[in-house]
Amino acid sequence: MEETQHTDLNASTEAKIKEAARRVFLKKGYAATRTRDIAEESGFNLSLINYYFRSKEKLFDLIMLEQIQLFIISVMGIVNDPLTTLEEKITILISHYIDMLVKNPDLPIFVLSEIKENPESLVSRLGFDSPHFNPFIVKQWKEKVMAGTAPKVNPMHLVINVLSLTIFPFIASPLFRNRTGISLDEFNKLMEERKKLIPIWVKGMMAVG
Amino acid sequence: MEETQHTDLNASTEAKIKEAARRVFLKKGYAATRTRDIAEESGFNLSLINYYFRSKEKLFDLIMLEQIQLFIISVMGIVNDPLTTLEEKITILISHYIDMLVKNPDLPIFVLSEIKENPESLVSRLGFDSPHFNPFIVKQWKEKVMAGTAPKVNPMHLVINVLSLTIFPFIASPLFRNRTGISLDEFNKLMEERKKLIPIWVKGMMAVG
DNA sequence: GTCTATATACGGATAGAC
DNA sequence: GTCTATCCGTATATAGAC
Repeated sequence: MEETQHTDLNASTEAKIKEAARRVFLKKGYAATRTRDIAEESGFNLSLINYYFRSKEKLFDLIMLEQIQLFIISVMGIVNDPLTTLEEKITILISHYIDMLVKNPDLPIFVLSEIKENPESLVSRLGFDSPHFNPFIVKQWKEKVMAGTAPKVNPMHLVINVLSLTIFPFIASPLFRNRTGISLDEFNKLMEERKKLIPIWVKGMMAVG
Repeated sequence: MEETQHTDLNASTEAKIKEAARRVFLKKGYAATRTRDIAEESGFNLSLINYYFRSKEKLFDLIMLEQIQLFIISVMGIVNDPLTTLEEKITILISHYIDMLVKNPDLPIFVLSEIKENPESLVSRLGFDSPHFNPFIVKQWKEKVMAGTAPKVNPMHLVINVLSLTIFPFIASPLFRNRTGISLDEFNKLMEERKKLIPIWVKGMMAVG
């Protein structure tokens, strides 16, 4: 280790700037953030951004990449666990997502907006394009199909439904809270309830179709 | 009528620029679009944008407002129809949304991104903050509650679920299609299936909780 | 490493010819 | 109404002092 590298309060300047940039980019998106905003948020001078990261774009790419990788890695452990059943995995995944989203409510719209603008550039570097991406959960699903106990609807619908029911509320949260007048705390309480409800609902969906 | 005003191919320059702006804004968002992009997309000169609309911001506000109003008006007819039951309304709403989203897949992420950045400015002008906003569907719901036939889960969950299952697939479409490799046609066919499936699923959810 | 000052480019907007 | 040329503020990036 060439420098003192912490991630806590007395982190390096580089780390502090990166963290400040993460907050601003996630809040405003790439185009709407000015390097000045990042400088201000970090408490350091404008020029240090270029000193450490060369350019706004490189800094952004770095953050986006880290953000997505973090996300993927955390999910990998769950979908690859040979000790849990398929149903358990789904329940755990939902709970895990909701915890993460309560902490990072801006993440989904950030990632999905930026991917829409940049259709190819980043998704390709995600790492689960590789032929090795064949997690245990896929095996378990195939077994269900072989045993004839899989649902009759196109399984894509079920994947879409789990993600929709889990992620969308956070994307619509600003509009939703504005309309209903409920507080952030009340909203988060609703999301907490959904940890139990979504798995039940999804189980019900499997019987349909 | 002071000028010839069409909305078809030989529309006025003003209308053409507005339509070009709509396309570009919806695709890239406010911050990432340059007035030069709009000029190019419209086939007209840069200065005409300011000639007709004074500024980029005014043009954007106009489009955003029209977009949202269009959306609300189209929904009002459905939720205020005294001739349909509550269940029918939900089914019709879902079908209506999906049709609209197939035609304007960029709309949800556009509206939700811009609202997130601009928490108050526009939502307040929406028009359904008024005390007159008490559509027939609310009455029907209240009757259900009085009769004791309403579901036991917090009804907010059901509203969230309908919107999630309907809208989210379109938001995630770029990522989803990229990952699965399915074409836009196949995707739209999936969404067509959901017109029938979502009402069934939602009905099932009401029994839970 | 961190700051101040500055170069350079870009984007929104306007003046003025036609 | 539509174009060309241009102005001017702002944002990124760098040079150079400390």
